[in-house]
Amino acid sequence: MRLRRLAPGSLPIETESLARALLGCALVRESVDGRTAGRIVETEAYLPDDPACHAFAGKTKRNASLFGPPHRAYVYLIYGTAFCFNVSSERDGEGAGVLVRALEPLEGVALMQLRRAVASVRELCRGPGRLCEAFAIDRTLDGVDIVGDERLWLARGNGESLDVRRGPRIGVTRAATLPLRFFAAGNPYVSGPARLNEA
DNA sequence: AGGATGATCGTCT
DNA sequence: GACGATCATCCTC
Repeated sequence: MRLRRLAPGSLPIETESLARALLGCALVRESVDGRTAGRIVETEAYLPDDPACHAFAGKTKRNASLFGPPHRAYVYLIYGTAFCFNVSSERDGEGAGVLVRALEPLEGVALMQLRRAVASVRELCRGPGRLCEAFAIDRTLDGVDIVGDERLWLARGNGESLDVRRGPRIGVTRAATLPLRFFAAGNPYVSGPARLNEA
C-alpha cells in the first residue's frame, strides 16, 4: 500500500482543529517486526486550561511532551495496564494535545493480531489502549516528531472525506460535558458506547 | 515512605 | 452494565 507522508506544516496547531484534521490521516508504525498502519477515525481534544487535560496542573516529567513543540507524541500509561497515544498541539510552551482513540486497520493486520492475541479485526485498534498495543506504542516513543520520525509517523488520507460528528469525551470525570470528541459517523472501528456514536 | 489517582481493558453476569 | 487488575506518577507527610 502506498502511504505518503504528510507535508511538513500541513497540520494545524490549534487543538480542536488538529483533532479534526487528524481524522482520516493514516498512522504508520515501523518496527523490527514490520509495519502497521491504520486510518484515524476517532480523536479527542484536550485544550489549554482544560481541567481534563494532563497539562492542567502544570508541567511535569511525565507530561513534558504536551508542553513542547506541536505534533510530538505524548505517550503515557493509564491504570497500569494500557498506553494512550496523543499528538501535542499549540505553540511551544503551551500544554495541550489530541488523544487518538481508534484506528481502522489498513496494513499489518497479522502483526496486530500477533501483538494483541485478538482475532477480530474490528477490535484490534478500537480504543486508545488497544491501538497502542497493536502498534507497539509505549513510552519509548514519547516525544517523537510525528511528522518526521521514522518509527511513528502520519500519512495522508486516501481522499475520501469522513462524516465527522462530535460529542462528549469518553471516560473523563472533569469537564465531562464538553463536546470535544470527534469521530467518523457510522464507522465500525470507532470506540465508545453505541449511543454516543449515533448523534 | 506511603497513599490516592486514572483520557482502559477484559471478563463475568 | 459492573468490577477488578495493575503501576507510574504525583502529592503529602
